[in-house]
Amino acid sequence: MNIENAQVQMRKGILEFCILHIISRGEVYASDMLDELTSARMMVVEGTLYPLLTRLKNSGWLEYKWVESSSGPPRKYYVLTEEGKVFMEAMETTWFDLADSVSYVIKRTEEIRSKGVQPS
Amino acid sequence: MNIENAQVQMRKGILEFCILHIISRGEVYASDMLDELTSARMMVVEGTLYPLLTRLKNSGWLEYKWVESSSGPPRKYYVLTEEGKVFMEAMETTWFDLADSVSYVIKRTEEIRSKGVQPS
DNA sequence: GCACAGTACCTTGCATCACAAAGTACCTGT
DNA sequence: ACAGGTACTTTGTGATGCAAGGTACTGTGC
Repeated sequence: MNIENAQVQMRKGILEFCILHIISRGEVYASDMLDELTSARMMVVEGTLYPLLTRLKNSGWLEYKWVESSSGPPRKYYVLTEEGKVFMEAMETTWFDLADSVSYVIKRTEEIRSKGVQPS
Repeated sequence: MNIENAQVQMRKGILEFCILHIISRGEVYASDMLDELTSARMMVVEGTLYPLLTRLKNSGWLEYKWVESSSGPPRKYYVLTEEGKVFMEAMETTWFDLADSVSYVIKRTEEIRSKGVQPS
């Protein structure tokens, strides 16, 4: 695994969680999601986002409506379904559990390095 | 994606980072890594760990030596190579960048929910 | 010396997601 | 009618965590 690939691998599962979070704020279309991800310093392009949105829709977590735009083609606005909200909460728990585990591992390494205690 | 699968997907890339971290503390064999992951509440079995160790070895981040055991078969003790240390630091940066991005997304959602401001 | 339990390590096909990049379609302005 | 901008679509690829059955070594008891 080189570092670019590590970045790709680390995003698996987490990108979906972020998308669900962004949509949970209220109805939103794809371009705004991309802007918000850019603000979060998580570069994503449409070719990644649209298949993800399709997958989430197919799983029942999202639904969308077409809205005419005043300046271009019509847009799909997405919202979470009730199941989607439940699923997002479950993913949030999963995310925090994982982040806690990683924090624990990092902290333990720092303790071991700073105290010179025997590695476990 | 159901939630079990989400957990699997979220571990992609991150499990490797944790393993590198654990090995960075000093020479260690597989069973101790599993124990440390269990302490971190990250359940992993040998069928997952050994292929990962092999991949890391093949990428040049790890090396190992066989050590006789006083109570069972010989054991492979792993250490990071110099390249492995560099790679682990790069992965740590990647992890923190990703965690920061996720924190940002979560925080923004909470702000929007608590203030009732217009979703982006 | 052999059988068995415990321990250590190995293997391989599968499921799944992020990705890339080329594609189609609609709307507006000229 | 056409070009540019915007929105959405598609599909094969690469890579990792996983499961679960496998092999091999050591110590113990008979």
